[in-house]
Amino acid sequence: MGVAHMGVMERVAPRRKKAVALAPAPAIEANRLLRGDCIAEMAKLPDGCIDMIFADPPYNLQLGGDLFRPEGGRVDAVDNDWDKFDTLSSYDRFTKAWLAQARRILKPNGTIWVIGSYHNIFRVGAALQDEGFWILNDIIWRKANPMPNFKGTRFTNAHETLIWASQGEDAKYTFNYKAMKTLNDELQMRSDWVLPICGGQERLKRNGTKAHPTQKPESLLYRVMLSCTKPGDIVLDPFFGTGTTGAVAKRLGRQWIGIEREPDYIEVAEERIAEALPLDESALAIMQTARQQPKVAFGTLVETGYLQPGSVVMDSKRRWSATVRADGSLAVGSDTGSIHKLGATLQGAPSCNGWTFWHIEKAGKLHPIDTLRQTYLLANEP
Amino acid sequence: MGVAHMGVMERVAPRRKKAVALAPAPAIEANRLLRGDCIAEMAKLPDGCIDMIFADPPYNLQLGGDLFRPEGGRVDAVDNDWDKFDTLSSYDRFTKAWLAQARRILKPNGTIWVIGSYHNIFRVGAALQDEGFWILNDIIWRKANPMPNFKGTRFTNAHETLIWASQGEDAKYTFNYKAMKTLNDELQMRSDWVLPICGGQERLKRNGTKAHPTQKPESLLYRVMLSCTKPGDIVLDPFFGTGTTGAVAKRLGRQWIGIEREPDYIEVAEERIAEALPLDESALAIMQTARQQPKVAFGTLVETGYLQPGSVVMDSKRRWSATVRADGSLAVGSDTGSIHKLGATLQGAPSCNGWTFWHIEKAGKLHPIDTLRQTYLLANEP
DNA sequence: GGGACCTCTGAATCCACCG
DNA sequence: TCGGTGGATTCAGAGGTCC
Repeated sequence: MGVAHMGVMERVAPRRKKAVALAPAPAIEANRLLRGDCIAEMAKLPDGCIDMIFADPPYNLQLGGDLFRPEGGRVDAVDNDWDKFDTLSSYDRFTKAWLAQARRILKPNGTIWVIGSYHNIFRVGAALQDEGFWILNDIIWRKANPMPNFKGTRFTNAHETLIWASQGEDAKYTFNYKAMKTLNDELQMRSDWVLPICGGQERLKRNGTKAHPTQKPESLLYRVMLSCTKPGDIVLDPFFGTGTTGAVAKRLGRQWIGIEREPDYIEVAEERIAEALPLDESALAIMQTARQQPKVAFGTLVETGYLQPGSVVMDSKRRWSATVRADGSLAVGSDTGSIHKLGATLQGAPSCNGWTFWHIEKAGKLHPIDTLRQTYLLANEP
Repeated sequence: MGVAHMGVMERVAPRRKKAVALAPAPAIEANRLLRGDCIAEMAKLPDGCIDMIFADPPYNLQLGGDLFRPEGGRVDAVDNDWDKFDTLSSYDRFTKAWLAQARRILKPNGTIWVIGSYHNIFRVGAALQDEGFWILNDIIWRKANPMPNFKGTRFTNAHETLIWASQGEDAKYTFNYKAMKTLNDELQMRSDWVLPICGGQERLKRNGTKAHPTQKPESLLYRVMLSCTKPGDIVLDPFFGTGTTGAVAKRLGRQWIGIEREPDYIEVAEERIAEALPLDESALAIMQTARQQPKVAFGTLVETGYLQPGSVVMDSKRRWSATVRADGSLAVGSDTGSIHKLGATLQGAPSCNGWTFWHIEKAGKLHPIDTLRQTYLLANEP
């Protein structure tokens, strides 16, 4: 918020975009899967031959022992060897090494995407900047259906972060602005994307169990690829896994190169991509328009000052009055709870819609608290 | 997604939480504003005296030249001198220096929050980990009404990132789980928070223009503080600016210390905090988790006659019936044990909550024995 | 066939206290 | 410090079964 820190650095001079001098890109063979270590395989590719890189590196989750759900089931966690690093600095060395190769083979006007969680994304982002990449956006994948926090110890980890970066500040990267706006009901596409996790029919199985522990949804790759590539562009994925990037590239008319080391994943990926068909337009529309209706929690009205903690609310017949508390709970005597729960308790009912049950008094008249929610939505809708 | 990378490290052994040995926290004078450089001022504070730190460090925005709106009006962007750093590494040195002080003055079980954008948050996050902080969550503040991207060259930058971290993996930090759940309409609070930006009446002005370029909304600080502090805790903000942290702390009955160097901001902050009204104690109460409530042993219910020795309890599907014994243990055939142990044994589960597993029959209906405990608690409240 | 109900699962750094 | 034990803890979506 403030300026209470040490020495001010000298002012940076205003910059102008310069065109990057473009050598003709070398022709390479695309639409194929390279078997092996991603750093070694990238090293075999010529300079500046790739239009876009999508990378989903190991997250280095550092999980402890088993975790059990409240009903007793065990969480099937990521415990693969490929996600284990002994120290942060060994993870950093790995990151720096693959990013250096990625930068070399990416065209001057190409862009790179990397996805991660709080375990690794800060290290990856810093390494990207250190390598000279220029961050264009960080994108939040807000999961519609994340796994809950079973023990009630933290906030539900409900998102992952993607970083989108160009080779440098002056690069003339591709951004299909209009396509993104169209996909978003004629509003600018924002930096937060709500998409479901990969499950159901889309989740690839082998012998009845998931083929890969961290398969990404095609809808995510679809939006990434549509935003920053043109038909025919070459997309490289150095951590190919079960080939989501390749499948989406094929369906969108992009070329692809995947690098993968694990034979099991390779087998699944090859079958999958062979079966992928170009999408028709109706299918495209379905993948994209997951417009969310705005939900407002009662607590938000308290946080944002639409209703002060300490205010009094009552039912329409003034049989009960309750005090609003700081966390959005209500209190009547020693009874406390959310607007819905307390309303139900007082009436002896199994459930209660607190929005219509509780009222505030204004100029002697009672108004359901739902009117406050409407006011909030009017002022804060995008 | 895949495994195409270098050497696999050896498996890390499961960890257990260890209690942190607590020296008594030194008493310090709170509810005051320290004028000066944040690193120098933090250096004057004793070790382990702060419960929570909220930091909004300068963003290193690297804005090149002026940014213009399509219709010609100049955008009032962040272009103050203090926001310019000549290189990434000088920003890193600055970050490391203030984080080291922050870590020293924070109590062993205290937590720190840092907010930033993609320009600086990756460097800050990596520095936090390097200093030994343990990241608990990254939180996305999804702005309900962000500034659009006027040029249509990128995704609308519609969020900022906060990192919440403890002093280490084993720290016993405060997390008001139930209060957060209540605030979010009885669903676990997620890592993505939708809150409006600071504007309208809340936005502080001086001479008709913004008093501070990056004033944060009080609703954001409200949720932060409610989630991880207790009334009376000391909250420090090393980049105090116009004092949002102080105003919310005062309102929520927390103590505060602000550090700020810029006289203009200090003046605005002091006025603002003087005017802030503290909530009264009843409004400050929040929903407590079961863990925080007084415990009742099952044996107590037997001793006090809420349940007779010899009564029969069963699970919800009547698969097992057990007899209550005089010492509060249960018996099924030759199997005996506590309500929890026996429930786990019978199901072959690693653990079991006997309070919700076992039921008593009343008028043909089954009720979990937890309802007996609730009855007992109501009758025997202090 | 449809609705009610049950089961399973997803990149997870997931307990606290006492002896 | 370690080990044992009491007992607290979950959301959305997909898919199956049963009536």
